Amino acid sequence: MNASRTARERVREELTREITEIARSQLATEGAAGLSLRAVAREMGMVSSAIYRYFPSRDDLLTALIIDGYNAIGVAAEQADAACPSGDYTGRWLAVCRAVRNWALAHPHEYALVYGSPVPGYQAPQQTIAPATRAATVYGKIISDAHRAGALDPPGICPPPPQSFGPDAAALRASVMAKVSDDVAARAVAGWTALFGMVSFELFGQFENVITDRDAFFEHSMRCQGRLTGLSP
Amino acid sequence: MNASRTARERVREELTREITEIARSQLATEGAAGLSLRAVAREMGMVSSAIYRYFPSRDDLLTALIIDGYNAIGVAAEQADAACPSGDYTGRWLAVCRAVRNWALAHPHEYALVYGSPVPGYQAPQQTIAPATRAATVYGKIISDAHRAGALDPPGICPPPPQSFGPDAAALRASVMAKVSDDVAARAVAGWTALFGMVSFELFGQFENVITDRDAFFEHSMRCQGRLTGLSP
DNA sequence: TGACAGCGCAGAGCAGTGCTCTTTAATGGA
DNA sequence: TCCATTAAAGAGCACTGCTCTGCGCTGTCA
Repeated sequence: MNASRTARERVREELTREITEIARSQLATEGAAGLSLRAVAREMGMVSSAIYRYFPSRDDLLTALIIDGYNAIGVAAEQADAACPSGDYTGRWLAVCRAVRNWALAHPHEYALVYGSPVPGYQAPQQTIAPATRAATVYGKIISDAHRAGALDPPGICPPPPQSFGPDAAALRASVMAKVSDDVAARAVAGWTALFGMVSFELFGQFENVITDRDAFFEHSMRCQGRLTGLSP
Repeated sequence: MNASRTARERVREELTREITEIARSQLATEGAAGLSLRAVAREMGMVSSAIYRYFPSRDDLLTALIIDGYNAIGVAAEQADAACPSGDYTGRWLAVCRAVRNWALAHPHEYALVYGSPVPGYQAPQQTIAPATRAATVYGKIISDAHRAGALDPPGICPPPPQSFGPDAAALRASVMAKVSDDVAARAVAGWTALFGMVSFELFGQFENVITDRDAFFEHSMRCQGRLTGLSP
């Protein structure tokens, strides 16, 4: 009875996987709002109502795609980090930044779904929060590794972080950036947001007629941000 | 004959304005993808096809809203800047940053439409590029004012900007940031993107469970960025 | 082996969308 | 006053997400 149950479960998983794959390819070509349950069903040779056996609503399908997106960015970051010598903190950090950008350029619609404006009417469920931290975890670990090795030297140009950031910094230390000071934690978060600000601006057309060589500009800006966070040049 | 023509034109303008207003209020409550031409028509007591006399398509309505959004942010930035003593460059700069954030918090859906992921299938026309620079112009003028007054002292922690940024910097000098060095221009653009990265992260839920006192954190981060650009603390 | 419950799928249908086309009404100039 | 231009209405097309009902297959237990 367990065997049969898993047989059913297996076919179910297979179909679920196929649905998300077709949905992802549609997302890649049409964008999030162009994703149509009926079109997915058509492409699978099913009738639209059958999809609802697997995803109770369109939003649930989107949620699955968002989770996939977070994981894909996380994997990209992890691989980029792993490919660097572990003592080269600046190199690892830059590699992660580049990995995020390259993934975004390769999957613009998925990036938009994950880091762009939330799809209207759609509320990101708690489910997405865990995978969201995956890439940030890589980022944080590099900072914390650099700190532990004494390789972190944040230039004294920032005012001290606000008192109210204390508990947040403690939470960050407990999860992704061990033993780092409040000041460094604040700079790191700011650097993380600056990374995504840069990627979003490039992807969403804000650099049109402003920046031509975006590879080089990104590289330069990230080096600045890294330096601000305390990484060596 | 001119008078009558303008009478017709006037009623036309009035209705066009009313359509965009209702559309904007719908945008504010439903979000971009929830904006429905038919709903706008209903609210005006018209039939849906009549709207097409004023806006050839839904995308054209969105374009009008985007232009309005850019202008609104521009106005907010201009007013914030004007309210500061002109010699207080850091104060002016911070005021503009705050103005952008406050406008975004007050008009999240409009912000998402303008600076979030482009609506699927929608291509921002050239029309939107001019209003887009309005807020950036304020920002650039502060930097250039500070530079002219000798109040800009960028800390030497950044590598020099890439050669390929030269022409872009020249274009920026010609338009929004007179006489500023390539290095400062690059830092300023990066600061501008960091500002929007921060606002987007906050607005799109990326700070959930990470940053609690977002006012204070924003303030601190922007002070860091300003310092990095060369403004005095 | 046969009855039964659960599951997956098909199909029809509802309410909504953007957009087009044709027809009707109003407006304002000659 | 006539008549062309413009606005509005209404019907209709193709599409969407989603629901509900009914049918057939599958695996289970007596």
